[in-house]
Amino acid sequence: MQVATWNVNSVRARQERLLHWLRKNPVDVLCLQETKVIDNDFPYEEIQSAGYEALVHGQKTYNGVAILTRLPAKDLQKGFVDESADDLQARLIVATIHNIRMVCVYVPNGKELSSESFQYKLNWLKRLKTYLTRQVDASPQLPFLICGDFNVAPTDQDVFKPDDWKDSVLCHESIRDALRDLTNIGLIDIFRRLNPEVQAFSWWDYRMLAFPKNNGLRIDLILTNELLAKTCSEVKIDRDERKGEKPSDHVPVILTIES
DNA sequence: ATGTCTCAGGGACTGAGA
Repeated sequence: MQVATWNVNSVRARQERLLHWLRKNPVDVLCLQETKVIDNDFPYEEIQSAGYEALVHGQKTYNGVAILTRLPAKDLQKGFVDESADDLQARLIVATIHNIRMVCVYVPNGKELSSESFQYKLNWLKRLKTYLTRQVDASPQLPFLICGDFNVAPTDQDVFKPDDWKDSVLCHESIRDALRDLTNIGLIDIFRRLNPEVQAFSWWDYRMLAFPKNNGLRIDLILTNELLAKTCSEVKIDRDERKGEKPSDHVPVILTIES
């Protein structure tokens, strides 16, 4: 079984590339971020023609997440439903597929360290930790994964030029601490576990010729609980998807699970 | 060296967000 995650940077602007990618990579589940479309305008029919059901949680202009699946899904959840605080931004969708609880997230970018957006990002990760703790504690015997655009590069190994990025919202100690705090509940960065020595990136800025220079970061992650990690055999980052006409600035990350 | 891309509003370009 294969589960992938991809920040497509607009599902409508990327529709042809998305459908082409699915033909070439017929994964069982594809988690999408930054769909940038309200639910009524999601390209359901095109996705269905490709063999996938689309579970969507979108909003106008910004954010938006979706789970495309070939397999039946149950217990669908959109947003922090068990939280009392406002949750106006569409950044989280959850479903159980093939007996695996799957969470798809688009973590806030945070703009600048000194901005309110960065405080929102830190707070959002705290809320996510609370939410996940409940999910994981409620059913410790269930295979579990969370994937998506975390907007955090876990360590310097995940950054082409760590010194250039150390004070950025993607790499600052405070945000790495927040990510570690989250993973400490028992989640494993499965790419890193299976590829301890590899340097690979999932995002390159559109600006400043970042991709030709390979000035990238690994900020698109798949985290699993230990139960699921035991059955994971490979994680691949599809770097080639950044090439050619109209690429997303992020590329897909593909997890293979033995069953 | 903030150099690109996407969306929305409004009917060409600008601003926001990343």
